[in-house]
Amino acid sequence: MILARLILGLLSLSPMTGYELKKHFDSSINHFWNADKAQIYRTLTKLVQDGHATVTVIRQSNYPDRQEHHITELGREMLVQWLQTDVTAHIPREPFMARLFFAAELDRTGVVDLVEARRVATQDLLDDYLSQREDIDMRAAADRRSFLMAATLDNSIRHQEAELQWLEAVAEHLP
Amino acid sequence: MILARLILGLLSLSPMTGYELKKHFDSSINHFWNADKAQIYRTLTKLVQDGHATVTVIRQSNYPDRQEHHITELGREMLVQWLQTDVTAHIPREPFMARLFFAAELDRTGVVDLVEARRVATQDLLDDYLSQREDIDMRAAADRRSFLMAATLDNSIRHQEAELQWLEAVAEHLP
DNA sequence: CGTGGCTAGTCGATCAATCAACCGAGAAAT
DNA sequence: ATTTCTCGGTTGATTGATCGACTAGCCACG
Repeated sequence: MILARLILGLLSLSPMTGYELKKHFDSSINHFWNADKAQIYRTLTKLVQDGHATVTVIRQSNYPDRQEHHITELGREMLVQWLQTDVTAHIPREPFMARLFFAAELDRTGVVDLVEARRVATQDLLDDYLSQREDIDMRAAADRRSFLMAATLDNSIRHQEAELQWLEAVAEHLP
Repeated sequence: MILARLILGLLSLSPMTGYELKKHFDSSINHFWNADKAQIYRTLTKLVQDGHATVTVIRQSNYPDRQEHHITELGREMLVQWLQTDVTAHIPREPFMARLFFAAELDRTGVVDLVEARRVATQDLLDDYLSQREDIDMRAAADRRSFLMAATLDNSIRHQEAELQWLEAVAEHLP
């Protein structure tokens, strides 16, 4: 459901092939959503079936045909409608917390290792996000669209920072 | 997969029925994982099939029979093994970020409303976590198991706090 | 001359999650 | 007297996500 909306959102910016959508997911969307290739193509099929998008096949000389997907008026309406529906609380699932919750089955060193491994993984993610952030800055602040896109990245950054601080506190006070 | 592990973790603390497992999920686990009733029962069936748990039926006078599930030695081994496997980065999916990313399709007021609704939802969650936190405190810090369980709750609290701060920043700088 | 990467997509299988309905009994509340 | 709550569990259907394999031509590198 949400994948369909994200795809509609991207198509609202510009017509695209499934392949290009996948690239966007892997670059700009990756900090809050990821999508499987197969799932993108299947969702595109459904969007076309539902009249939210149309396909235009474009021949290319040196590359395979492009199945360019365009958002329709109906699709645009659905997109705006979704944006306006109620915000419902959503508890993300955190596999690491699942582990830590039961980590007392390990000895102290085991727990320390777990926390340290998480710290490294978190720092890597944060570094990645920070370098993405550098590529946008400044010119972004002006128009609302760019501001919001940057803001979602800032959200991920703040969460990773909070995670790091929490990890330090855990490492420090672990009995 | 992770659900199976969480269930094993709970069973390692004490034998339980599916019904009781569901209650634990709804109370202590709810801040980082939630589980559907049907899924819990199906996973229990699989745990028994795989030899990670056993069932004992206990007759009761005024209540239905209890299908008490006990963790086996193999189950305990699987649990510890899982705790020791590599920590892999995991990007949680955030439906709200999905919306905000494309919220420029709305007018400014629309975006402000969206952010405000999120703020209310976040504050509610935070209040819930904080009241859960009050019920544990103090005596917890001592042994490692209680410490870790409290720590996962602290993690959720820190993330909600970070979310609130970010929301304030967004509301303040939104062009 | 071969290998690997980029473009662009398709198909099948499997699993996990979610929703909704249904069963039945006792106990407490109105 | 009747509804609602708690206990305890089951089934079916559907959707979404995930993984892997397969097709196929072009380009650049060594």
